Amino acid sequence: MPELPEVEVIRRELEPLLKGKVFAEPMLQMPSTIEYPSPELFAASLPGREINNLNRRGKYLIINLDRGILTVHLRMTGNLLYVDDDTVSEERFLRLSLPFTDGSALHYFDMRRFGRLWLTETQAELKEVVLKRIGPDILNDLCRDDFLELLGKRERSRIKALLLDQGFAAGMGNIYTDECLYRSGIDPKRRVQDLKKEEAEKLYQSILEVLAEGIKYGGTTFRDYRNARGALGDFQSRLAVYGRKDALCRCGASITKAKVAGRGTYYCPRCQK
DNA sequence: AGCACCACCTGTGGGC
DNA sequence: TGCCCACAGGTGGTGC
Repeated sequence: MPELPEVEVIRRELEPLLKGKVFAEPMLQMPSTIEYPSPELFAASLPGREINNLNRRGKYLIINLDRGILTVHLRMTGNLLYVDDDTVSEERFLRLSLPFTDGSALHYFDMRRFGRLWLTETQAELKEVVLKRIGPDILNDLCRDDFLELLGKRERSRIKALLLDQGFAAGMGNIYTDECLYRSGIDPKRRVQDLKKEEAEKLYQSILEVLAEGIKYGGTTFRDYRNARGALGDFQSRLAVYGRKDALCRCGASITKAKVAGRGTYYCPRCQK
């Protein structure tokens, strides 16, 4: 579900709400949601830790504590909801309750149960255990020349597969990748080695623009995404291609759906070459 | 290196 | 109406 913009929206909302909060006793409705360390150790060691600030790397939400780091990945259908008073109105799909000492709480919901949390003690452990194969954040840690240089090392990849590869750069998912390729006029099946320099530059610009717009409009709610207060995103109404099979592109051609990099892929066969 | 395929889960929507 | 199958915003493992 959530790609970089959705996680960033959640981060921006949660940071002022969570700063200074101290964790109380967690409730692990579904212990396997805790990836690291063991659910028992997680539950025993979280209480008493205080939240300093929130970061993000790609689709990972990184909650820095006074001691250690709590990391969350929402995968397909995870939702992180903040409530002022720890009452659960909806029990369905509730996987974790993380109450704070002041009576507020963070609730983790996840229909498909793919999402995971990690509690690590140091930055080195975070990198080793959680972010081992994660590349630089495509929005914050990659300038245009870095992007072009990294592209040069992956010449034989299909451009769509590469953008989805979190080890190349972190943050792009299926929706925003299709939107970026549309805006830069690039067929998702193209190989990196066949891109002209101007096309690669246009792609980089499109990525920054689309991600910024996604954040500005509160993310994309295609189905399940909710922000940290339970509200829907608004970017779905501005999508040019994703989910719009058979709709007309502004050039007059029909948006086409195909399988590229193993994923449903939407593009305009006339505008994207 | 790159890719196809499967697995992990639950729900939904389209086709028949 | 109802059943079945494909597919869904993500990622990790395997094997070619």
